[in-house]
Amino acid sequence: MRLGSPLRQSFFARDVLTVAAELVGCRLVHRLASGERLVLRLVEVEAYLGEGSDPASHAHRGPTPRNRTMFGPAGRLYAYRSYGIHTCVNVVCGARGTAAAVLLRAGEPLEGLARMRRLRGLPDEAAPTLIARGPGRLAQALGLGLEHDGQSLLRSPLTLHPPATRASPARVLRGPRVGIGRAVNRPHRFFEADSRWVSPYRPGGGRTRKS
DNA sequence: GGGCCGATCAAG
DNA sequence: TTGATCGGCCCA
Repeated sequence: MRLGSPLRQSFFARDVLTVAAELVGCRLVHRLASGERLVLRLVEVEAYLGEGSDPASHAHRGPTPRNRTMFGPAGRLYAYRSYGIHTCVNVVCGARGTAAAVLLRAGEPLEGLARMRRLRGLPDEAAPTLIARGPGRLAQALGLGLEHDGQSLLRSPLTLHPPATRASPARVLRGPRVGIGRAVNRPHRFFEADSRWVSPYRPGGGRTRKS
């Protein structure tokens, strides 16, 4: 598979909503130490505005030890632990210090599927839709953990590449974000229309409140 | 320090 | 529906 040049920092250092919309259809590549290449095509992302402007953002209340990568330059990976168990990954965007980021929520596996299944703990015959549909699954499938927090996405082993020029451009829809309690109604989630690779939409979060 | 709530996932 | 189980925040 041909990938072409990776996206550059100028791509990421723009308005986070613009970047998020354009990231749908891009390919995320992790080249493992073994030389093996894992490739996902992004089908679903969420934008989080920076400090002060987005109550749902980890950066909303300013820098902390966990979110400090968000306050650094654009084009780096922000990895955090979710619910004490899963790792989720973001791309830092915008001007340095704004702490905007795009959460990578789901992808279509393109290359290295056998390896991704192993990383996910799935049997060899598991459906490909189980590999990277959902942010925790996506990170696990690519072998990304907290140790990758702060890593650059501008060069190997971790890179993002524009959509293949041959392929028909993805039809990108926009809707509410998933799994958060605050500022749910902001349409900051971008996803490919009619895609089986997109994570299931759960309005206002997956956990139903007990009355 | 204690208690609660998440940008989640999978088993029952 | 629940449990796993961590960081951050709020309250004492």
